[in-house]
Amino acid sequence: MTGAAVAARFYARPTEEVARGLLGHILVSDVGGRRRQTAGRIVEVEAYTGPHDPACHAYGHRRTARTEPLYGPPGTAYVYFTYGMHWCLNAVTEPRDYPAAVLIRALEPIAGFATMRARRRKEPLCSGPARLCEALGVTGALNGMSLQRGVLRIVEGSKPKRGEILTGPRIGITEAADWPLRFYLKDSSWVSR
DNA sequence: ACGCAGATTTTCT
DNA sequence: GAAAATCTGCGTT
Repeated sequence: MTGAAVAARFYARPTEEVARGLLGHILVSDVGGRRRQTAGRIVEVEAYTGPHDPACHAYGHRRTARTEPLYGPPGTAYVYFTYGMHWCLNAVTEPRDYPAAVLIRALEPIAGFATMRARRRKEPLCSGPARLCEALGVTGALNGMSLQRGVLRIVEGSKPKRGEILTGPRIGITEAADWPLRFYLKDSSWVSR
């Protein structure tokens, strides 16, 4: 993958805009070495919009060791562990010290199929936040790292056409699940559920 | 096709 | 001690 990395200023905007804007871009992972590079086009995301969002980990400005990366610079990876066994990947948004992020929920696999299958041993490979992390080798070791350079990065992809982006309620949460902050590509067969 | 329970650990109450 | 931004396997329909 040789595309230009998405710049920090892209992430330093309202989280909902960043979420829509990430659709079509490419997530590239060099975990395990460049030889085992894996990559996928982002087709589904969710916005977690900050201290006022009951579903956001930083709701009410809960600044703890866990949520610290959310307060970091835009374009940082926030990787958290949940349900005792799963990792999930977010891109930190808004200016530094404003704790918000976009959860990457599904990818269309485009490179490194053999590596993905070896890691996952199951289909689908990248439809679901924990599944794509497993397929790309994303773990807590990447928490707090830049998404502009390094082993995990987001590079320019193809912009979806207007009308190709659908909106819906967020998944897997109880508080404010109905806020329409999930965005996905209309005709993608790679979105979760 | 659908529904339910288990896995398993971090974080906060 | 309970819940969590989930996924899987196994049961039943």
